[in-house]
Amino acid sequence: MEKFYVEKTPYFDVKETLDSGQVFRFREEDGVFTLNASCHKAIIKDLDGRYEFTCDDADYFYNYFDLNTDYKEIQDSLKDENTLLDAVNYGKGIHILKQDTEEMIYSFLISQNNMIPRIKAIIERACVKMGEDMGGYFAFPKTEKWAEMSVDFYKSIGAGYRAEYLKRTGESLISVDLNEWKNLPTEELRGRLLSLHGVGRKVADCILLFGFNRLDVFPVDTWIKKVFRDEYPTLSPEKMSKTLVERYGDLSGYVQQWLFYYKRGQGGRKV
DNA sequence: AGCCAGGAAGAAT
DNA sequence: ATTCTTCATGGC
Repeated sequence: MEKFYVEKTPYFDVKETLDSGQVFRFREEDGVFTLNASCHKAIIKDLDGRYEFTCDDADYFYNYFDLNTDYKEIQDSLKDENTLLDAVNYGKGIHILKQDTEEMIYSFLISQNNMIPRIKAIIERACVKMGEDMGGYFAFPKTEKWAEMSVDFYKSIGAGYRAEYLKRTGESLISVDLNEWKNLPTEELRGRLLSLHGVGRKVADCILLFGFNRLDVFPVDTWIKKVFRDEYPTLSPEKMSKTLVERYGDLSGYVQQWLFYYKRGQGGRKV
C-alpha cells in the first residue's frame, strides 16, 4: 500500500466530492472514506488539516481526484450570478473526478430514473458477483462480463427494466476500443455513446463528463430541470443542455456539478 | 394511492 | 422533428 497526503483547502473536500452524485462505489465510516475505482482501492482519512490517502496506486488516485487543476481559478472566473455563487459556496470543495470510462458507462445506465442509494446498491451487487476478486474488495466488472451475464441476472440484482440495456451495451462494446473514442471531439463522441442501447442525451453527457473528462457538456437531470425551469420554461431537456453549454462553455461541467449538488442538498437528501 | 428518483425507447402525432 | 406512454423498483 502507498500513502500520500493532500492539504485540505476550501477548494478540495473529499466528502463533498464523493457525495456529489458522480461516483457510487464508496462508503464513509467514522469519517473515514473507503473508495473503489476500477480495479483500485483507496482509504482516505481527514487528519486534522490534511487528507491521508492509503491506496494501491498513488499516481492513479492523484490523477483521479484531479489534484493538478486550480479550482480557485475556475471559481474566480465564473460569472457573477447569485444562484451560481451560492451553489459554488455550498459545494466549494467539489472536484470533477477522472473516472474509468467503462465504469461510467454501466454505472450511468443503471442511474437512469433511479435513486443514488439504489444505484450504489445495484452496482455493489454487480461488482461482488461479476468483478474480479482483488483480495478484500472487487474490481468493477469488465465489458466481457457485462456481455456474458444474462438479462435475468441483471434483474436479480435489482436493475429492473435497465437489465436489457446492460446486456446489449455489453455486447456492443465488445467490438469497441474505447481508447480510440478518447481522441474524438465531444460531439462525435456523444454520437457514439448515443448509439448504445439505453444511452440518451443525459446519460451520454454524464459519461462524457465523468468518464471522458469533457467539461463542455451540461447533463440535464431532474435536479437541473428544477434549477432552470423558471428561466427556460419551454425548453426540452436537450435544448436546455445545449443552451447551458453555450452559456458556460468549457466551464459547463463544473457549473453543472455545483448546481446539482446545491439543488439536491437544498431539496432534502434521502441519504 | 400516487409521486418521485442523476431517463430512454418506442409509438403516435 | 416533437410529444406521449411505458418501463422496474423502492422510499416517502
